[in-house]
Amino acid sequence: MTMNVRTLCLGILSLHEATGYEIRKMVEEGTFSHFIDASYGSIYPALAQLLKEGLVSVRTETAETGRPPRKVYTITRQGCAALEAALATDPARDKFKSEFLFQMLFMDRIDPAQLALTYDAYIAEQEAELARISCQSEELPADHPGARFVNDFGRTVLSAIITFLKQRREEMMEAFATSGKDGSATSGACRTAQTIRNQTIREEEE
Amino acid sequence: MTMNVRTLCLGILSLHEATGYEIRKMVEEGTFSHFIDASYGSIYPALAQLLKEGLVSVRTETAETGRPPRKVYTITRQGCAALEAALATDPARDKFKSEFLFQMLFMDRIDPAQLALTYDAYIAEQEAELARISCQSEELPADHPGARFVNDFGRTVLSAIITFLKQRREEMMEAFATSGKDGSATSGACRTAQTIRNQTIREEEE
DNA sequence: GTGTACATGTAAAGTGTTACATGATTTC
DNA sequence: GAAATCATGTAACACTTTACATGTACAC
Repeated sequence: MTMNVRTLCLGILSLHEATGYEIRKMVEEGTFSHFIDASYGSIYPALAQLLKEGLVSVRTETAETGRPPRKVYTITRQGCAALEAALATDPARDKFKSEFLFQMLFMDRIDPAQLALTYDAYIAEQEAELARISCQSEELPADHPGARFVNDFGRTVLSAIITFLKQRREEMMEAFATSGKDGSATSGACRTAQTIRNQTIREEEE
Repeated sequence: MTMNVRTLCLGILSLHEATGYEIRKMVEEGTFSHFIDASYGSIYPALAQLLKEGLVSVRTETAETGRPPRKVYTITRQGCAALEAALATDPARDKFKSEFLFQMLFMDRIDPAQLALTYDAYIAEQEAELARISCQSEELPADHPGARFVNDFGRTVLSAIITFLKQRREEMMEAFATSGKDGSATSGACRTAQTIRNQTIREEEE
C-alpha cells in the first residue's frame, strides 16, 4: 500500500467533503494525528493532482468577504474505487521515528539536569496527547467502527508509555545522581563531556 | 534536534567503530530498529560527509580476498562534541506512520476475509518483533543504561499493542460478520464496494 | 548451482517540509 | 495593536528510497 498524502486525502474525503485547510486540521488535531502527518505543502498539490485524475471533484464557495474562496473537494466514484484498491493491498510496515528515544539511548552523555527536563517534558507531551484523544473519543460517531478502534489503540499505547516512563523515572535519575562511580561507562570510544560533567556534579555537591 | 542519518551514524560510532555495512545492520536488526531507519543510500553519503567535516576518521582494512576493502569509521573528538551538542537540544516530536492503522480506520471498506488476514499478519509481526528484541535484551551490556531503557520501552509498547489487538479481534470480526444490517455506515459520501460486498457475503451465507 | 552474506558506492526519482506570498477577520 | 484563524498556493530545499553497478565466498 502506498499511504502517501494522496491516499490520505481520499480517505478523509470518503468520510465527508472538505477543503485543503480542513484536511490539514484533521491530520493535525483529529483522529488521524497519531499515525499520520501532512502539511499544506503536500496536501494542496495532492488535491490538485487528484482533481486532474478525476478522483475528486471540486466546488468553489466564493465568500462575500475578502477571503480567498473555499475550494470544497468531494470524492468521486473513481476516487472511491482507488481508495478501496489501496485499502486492499498489504500495509507497509509501521515507521516510528523518535528523537526522544534516540536521546535516551545515549542518556549517559546528557547532562542529568537536562535529561530530567527532557524526560518530564516528554511525559507531559504524552499525557496531553492522551487527554486530547480521550476527549475526542466521546464525540466519535457510533457508526464509524474504524475511528473508535484507532482511538482506543492510541489510548492504549499512550497509557502504556506513560506508565512505563513514570515507573522508570526515579530509578533512572538515581542512577545518574549516584554516578560518582563514573568511568564504568561505555567502551571508551569517546568519553569527553561525560567525564567533565561528573566532575562538575561532584563540585556542586560539595 | 536534527536526528538525521548523520547524527545516527555519530551515535552508533560513539559506541564503537563500524563500517557503513555494519551501521545498516544495526539499524535494521539492532537496538535501534524500533525508532530509526536508514538505508545504504543515506548512510554511505552521510559517512562521506562526516569524514569531510572531520567528525569521523576512517581506516581501510584491505582484505586479501577479492572483497571490497572494509572502511572502518571511528568517531573523532569533534564528532563526539557534535553528537553531544545534538543530544543537548530538544528532541522533535515523535513521528509514527502506520498504514495498518490507516486501513483499520477504514475497516468498513475492506473485505472481511482480507481484513482478518491483515489483522492477524500484523499481530504476528508485532509478536515477532517483540520476540526479537526480548532476545536482544539478554545480551545487552550491563554498562549501557540507555540501551536497556530503550529496549524495555519497546517491549512495553509492543506488549500493550499485542494485548489490545488480541482483545479486540473477536469483537471486531463479529461486527463485520453480522453486518447484514448494512447501510448504517458512513455519511454516504461514497458507498460502493461495501454495499456490493455485503450482498456477496449474504449470498455466500445462503 | 542458487541464494545469502559481505561490502561499497552512485544516480534518479519520489516525497515531503519549510518558508514565502497574500490578505481579511476576529479575539485578546 | 498583536496574534490567531481562515484560506490558498508555490518554490526551494532536504531527505530518503529504489534501483543499479560490481564482485567474492560460503552454505545448502
